[in-house]
Amino acid sequence: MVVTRFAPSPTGYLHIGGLRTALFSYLWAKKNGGKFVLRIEDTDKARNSEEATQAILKAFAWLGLEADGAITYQSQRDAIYKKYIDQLLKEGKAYKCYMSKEELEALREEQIANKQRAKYDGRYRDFDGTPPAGVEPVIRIKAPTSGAIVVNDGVKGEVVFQAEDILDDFIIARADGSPTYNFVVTVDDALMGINEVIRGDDHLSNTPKQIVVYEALGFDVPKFYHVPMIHNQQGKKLSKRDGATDVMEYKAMGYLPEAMLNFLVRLGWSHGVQEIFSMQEMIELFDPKDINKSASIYNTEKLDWLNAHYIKNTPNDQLVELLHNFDLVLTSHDKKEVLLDALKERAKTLKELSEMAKEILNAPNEYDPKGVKKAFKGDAIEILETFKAKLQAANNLHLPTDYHHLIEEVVNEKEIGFGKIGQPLRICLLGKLGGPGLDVVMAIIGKEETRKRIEQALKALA
RNA sequence: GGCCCCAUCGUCUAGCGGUUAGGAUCCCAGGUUUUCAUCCUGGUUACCGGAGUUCGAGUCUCCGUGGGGUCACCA
Repeated sequence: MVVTRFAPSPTGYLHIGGLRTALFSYLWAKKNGGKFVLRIEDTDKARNSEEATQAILKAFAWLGLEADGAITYQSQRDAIYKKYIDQLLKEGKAYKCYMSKEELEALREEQIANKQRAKYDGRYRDFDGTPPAGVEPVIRIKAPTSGAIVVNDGVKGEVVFQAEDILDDFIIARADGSPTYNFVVTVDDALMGINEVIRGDDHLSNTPKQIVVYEALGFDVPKFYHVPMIHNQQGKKLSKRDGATDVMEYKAMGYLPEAMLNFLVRLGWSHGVQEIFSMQEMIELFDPKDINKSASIYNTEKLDWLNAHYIKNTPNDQLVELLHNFDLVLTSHDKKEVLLDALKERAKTLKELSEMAKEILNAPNEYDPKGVKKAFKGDAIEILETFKAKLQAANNLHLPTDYHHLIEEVVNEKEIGFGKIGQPLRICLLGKLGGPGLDVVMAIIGKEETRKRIEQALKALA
């Protein structure tokens, strides 16, 4: 069974890049009928917070991603890590190093001065004398000093590291006894049964160290997939400074989770020429072998397009619900269907949709000067008066077609084009040019409101 | 700097030795529309450079250049 994981450290919100690797992991597990598990890497007490964990869970919930089984918290697993450290110590695969931080620093500086790689020199590797007083030892693992470590990566292919280039006896437990990252990641992944690791390729250079731990502990090495980074416009790793990188910001801006997921799945992954993927299709079609090898630049143009697409395809009753978050309550509005049908075609976000709806629902409190100048030429006012008279005389105005007939009558009688009446009427009703069909607008606001807006505009512009 | 990864339109990408190098987005033009948007049609734009292998290279090899990642008693 395929078991994948997402293992964030809760230092803040769920990041776009994190979400993408989480999504890939989720899809791959689901496709294989496996499990996708969540592990919170909260060992750095200074930087982690419970709120951050909740924020991540909230984002997952919004997107409909759900982890299988209980969430693992590293902070609760000290005893487990200690057990495996003791085991390595006992087996002679790890040892206590009494070198002080100062000594280590001095060694490092000397090596750098000699243009050598900064590297622990292994001085306590085979030490069996009397330890120096007053130094709490760290635990170091015995890493190979020669030979190659090969990572058989599902995205990058075979990546070979020379042990002498990159390895030294790295620390697996600090002086205070707490285990370090590469050690706990390995122990947890192994114990949790993770056999396919999909993560950012910034972890690729950690992988040999983790392999050293896997082998020392006698665990199976999982299959790794190192997914290329998402870069900002400057081509650097995406960070908080690059605008919206918090997934939940997109919810606030009026993006749909389907659009977000579809957008992210296509960043670094593709399936032929297909652009639109439902969750079901993603699960069916996703395969990490189709992940691109090169980094991509974060650019949300396509997200807007996708979002517009998904808004168009969202049923109106669902839109009504979603729009509650954008200060628009249409629940009991009798023309909500007409309104939403007209607006969902032209909104890129829910926020935009809400704003456009309000522009129709509320009478304009100003008139776009450029629009006025363009529309109020010739006998515009006379035409509007004629229309108003017809409006007042008419009965049974309900549907857009009812209003359309009304406009038609004026057009026919006066022998003018639709634009002659449409443009000035638009100014009256909406305060500007552009927007949905006028028949639709009038059907939404009704006869009385239409009349009022025409009068109001005539008074203001005459 | 050492090590590692990467390199096709502005952006996301297809391509897996033989294609007029395809799609999407963006942008532009035309059509539809009383207007705007949607929608439809069309258009501009790309194989980082150099050697080699081959009858033939975007595709394979090497070198260069460029970009990125990583080098902690952080995760």
